[in-house]
Amino acid sequence: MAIPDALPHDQLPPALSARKRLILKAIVEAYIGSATPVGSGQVVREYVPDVSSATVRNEMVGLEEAGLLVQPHTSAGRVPSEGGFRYFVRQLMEERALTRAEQSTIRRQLLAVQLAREEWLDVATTLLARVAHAAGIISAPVAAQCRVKHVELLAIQERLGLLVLVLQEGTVKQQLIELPEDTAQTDLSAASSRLNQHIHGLSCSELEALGEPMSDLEAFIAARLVSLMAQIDEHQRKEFHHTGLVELLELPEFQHPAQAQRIVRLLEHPEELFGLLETLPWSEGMHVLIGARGPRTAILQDLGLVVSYYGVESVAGGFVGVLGPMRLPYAEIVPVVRYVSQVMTESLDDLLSPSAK
Amino acid sequence: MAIPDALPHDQLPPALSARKRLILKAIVEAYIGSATPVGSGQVVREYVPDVSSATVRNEMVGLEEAGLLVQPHTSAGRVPSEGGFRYFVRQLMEERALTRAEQSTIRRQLLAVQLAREEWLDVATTLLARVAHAAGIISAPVAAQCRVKHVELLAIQERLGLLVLVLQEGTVKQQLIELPEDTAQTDLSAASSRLNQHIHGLSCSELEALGEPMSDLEAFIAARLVSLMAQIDEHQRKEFHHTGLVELLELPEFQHPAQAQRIVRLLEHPEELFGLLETLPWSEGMHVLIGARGPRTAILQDLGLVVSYYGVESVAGGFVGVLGPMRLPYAEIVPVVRYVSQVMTESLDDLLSPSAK
DNA sequence: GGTTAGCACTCAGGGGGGTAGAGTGCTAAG
DNA sequence: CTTAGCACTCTACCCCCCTGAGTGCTAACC
Repeated sequence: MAIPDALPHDQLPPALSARKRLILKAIVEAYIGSATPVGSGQVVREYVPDVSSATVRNEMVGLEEAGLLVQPHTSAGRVPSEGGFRYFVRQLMEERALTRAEQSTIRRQLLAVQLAREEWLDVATTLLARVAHAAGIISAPVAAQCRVKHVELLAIQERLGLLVLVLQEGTVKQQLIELPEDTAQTDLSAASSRLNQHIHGLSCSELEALGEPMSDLEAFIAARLVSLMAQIDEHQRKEFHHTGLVELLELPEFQHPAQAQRIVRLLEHPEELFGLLETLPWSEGMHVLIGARGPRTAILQDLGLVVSYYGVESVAGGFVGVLGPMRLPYAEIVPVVRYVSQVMTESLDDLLSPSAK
Repeated sequence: MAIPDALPHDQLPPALSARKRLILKAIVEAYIGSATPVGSGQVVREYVPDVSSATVRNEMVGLEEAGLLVQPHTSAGRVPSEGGFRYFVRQLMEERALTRAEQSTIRRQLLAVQLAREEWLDVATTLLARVAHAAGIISAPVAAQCRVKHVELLAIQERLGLLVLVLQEGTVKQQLIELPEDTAQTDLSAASSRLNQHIHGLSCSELEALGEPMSDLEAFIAARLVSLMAQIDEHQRKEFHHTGLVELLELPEFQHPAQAQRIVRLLEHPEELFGLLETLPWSEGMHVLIGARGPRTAILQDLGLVVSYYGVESVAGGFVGVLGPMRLPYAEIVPVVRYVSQVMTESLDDLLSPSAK
C-alpha cells in the first residue's frame, strides 16, 4: 500500500502527546534530510536517546493511526504522510530566523537599482533555488489593470512604427504597428508627446473613453494603445520565470522519469500552477501547500510549494516562491520566501507610489 | 564496447557501393524512427526486400569496418555510429521540401507584425520543437555593437528615473537610474529629445567620443547610456530561449536520469552551447553537428544539433535551430530550420535596413 | 501502567543460475 | 556473388534464495 491520497480532515490536527510530537518532528526532519524511510533505531540514535527503540515503535503506531506517518512496506521505517508534513509545518517546525547578514544580502541583491526587470525576477528565483535546493518560481508583477506611464512611437520604415509603452509598474512593452501613412519621426514624436500629457495613469478603458480632442495621428496612436493594453490585460499576465530545474532533477524523488517529466511540465507550462495560485486567499500572506488535497491541487501530488504574494493586491503584484519535492526544508524556506516577498513589495512600492510629477 | 568517441577522419567519406549506401540509409532511417538496434531481417522486410538477410549481414560487416555502424553487443542489430549519422546527413538523406502550405504557415506566424520580440522568438522555437520532436533553441538577435535608435528618460520618483533605450534591431532595454538632482519630467523629456537628435545610430564607443556640446543633464544621460550600452555589449548577448523540454524527456534516450540532467543543464545554462556556436564558421549558412568530435563539441556527446545563423552577420543576428538526440529526423528538420532562419532574416532586415528618416 | 529486552516475522534488494529469443557469423551449396 | 542452413552468442527476463533492516508482539521489569 502506498501513501494515501488525502487524509480525511486535518483541519483540527489531532492532539498529540509531547513525546509523539517530538518523535514526529524527528522523523520529518530526518526524512527531509535523507529522503529514506526513518526507523525507530535512527530516531533513538539521532534525536531521542533517552528512550528505547521499542517505545519509539509503540508511539509510531499511534502516529500512523493518526494518519501522520506511513510505512512504504512492513520492514521499512516510516515516512511522513502529506498530513504529517502539514502538521509539521503548522505545529512543529521552528522557523530559522534570518541573520542580519542574510537579510542584507537579499536586500542588496534585490534592491540594486540598476536591475532590469527580467534580471530582478531572475535574481529572486536564483536566490530561492539556492536556499531551497529546489526550483525558485516567480511571476512578473502585473496590475489588475495596466496603466500608462509613458508612450513613444518610433519610425522604423515608411509606414512601419515601433510603439513603446511604459506601464506604471515599470514594465516596458513594445509592438510594431503599421502606420496609416508615411510619417516623419518628428511628427510621431510630437503626437506622442502631446498624447503623454493626457494619458498618464490611465487604464485601458479610461483611455478608450478619453474625451480629449485629438489629431488623426494622436487618435490613431491612442487606438493602437487601447488594443495593446487590452491584449496585455488579457494575456500577458502569464510571464513566469523559474530556476533550479537541474538541481531538482538530481534529487532522488525525480530519478524516476515519469516524476521528472511531471515537474518539468509543471514548470515549463505553468498555466495550471497559475490557475491554482489565483484561487488562493492572499489575505493570509503566505501559503505552504503540500501534496494533493483535492482536484484543484492534484497537480501538486507528491510536491511541496511555498509561495507568497508580493506587491499590493489589486494594484500590482505577483507570486514568488519555491516548488520542489514534498520534503522541502520548510524551516529554512518559509522565512526566506517571506523576506524576499517583503523586499520585493518594498521595491515595487517605490516604483508605484509617489508617481512622477 | 560502446560507440567509439570519434572516427579518425570522415572528411573524405569512404566510397560505398550503391547497395551499401541503400542499406546504411535504411538502418539510419529505421533507427531514427525506433531508437532500437536494427537487424538484418528488419532491413530486408521493410526496406530492401529483393536480397536476403545474409547478404545484408555481409554488407553490414563492411559498413561496420568503415566505422559507420556499431553493434551494441554481439546478438543485437546495428546502430548507426556518429560517423554513420554524419554520412547519412551529407550523402544519403533526401531533404523533404516544404509544401507551399507549410511555408506560408511559417511565414504567417513569424511575420505577424504585432508580435513582441519575446513572442517572436518563442513562436520560432515552438514551431521547430513541433516538427523535430526535440528542443527548439534560439538566441535573441544581437548586434556586434549595439546602436541607439532612441532614448527616453522618465521620472519615477524624486531622483529616480527610468532610462528606456531602444536599439536599432528593435530591442528595448530599461534601467532604473539615480538622478543627480530632483528633475521634472518636462526637463527630462527635453533633454532626451535634444539628445536623440545627435545620437541616432551611434554605438557605445562613438557615443562616448561624441563632441557635441551638451547641458549637464544631457551629459549625465549620455554617460549612463554609455555604461548601459557597454553592459549590453558585454553581457546581454546571452538571451536564449528554448521549447520542447517536456517532449525531449519523453524520448527513450533521456529515460536515464544522467542523460536527462545533461540536456537540461545544456538548455538551462547555455553558456557552453553559446561558446560552441560562436566558433562556427557561419559563412556556410547551416550546420549539422552530430555527437562529440573534439573537446569543443564534447557537450554534444550523443546529441544532434541543427542550427542556422539568422540576420546579417556583423550587423545583427542570432542562432536558431534544434537540439535533441543524435537520431533527429534530419530530413524533416534541415529544411525547416533553413526556412525559418531565412524568414527571420527577412523580418530582421525589414527592421534594420531603410532606417527611419 | 508505562517502558524495555528479546525474539520471531516480514519484506525489499541483490546476486546467481537457467531459459527464450533475437540476431549474428560462418560455411557450403546454388 | 548470393543464399539457405546452422551453430553460436549474448541480453533480457524470471525465479529463487539469501541477507539485513526494521517491525510487532510478548513477557519481564521498574
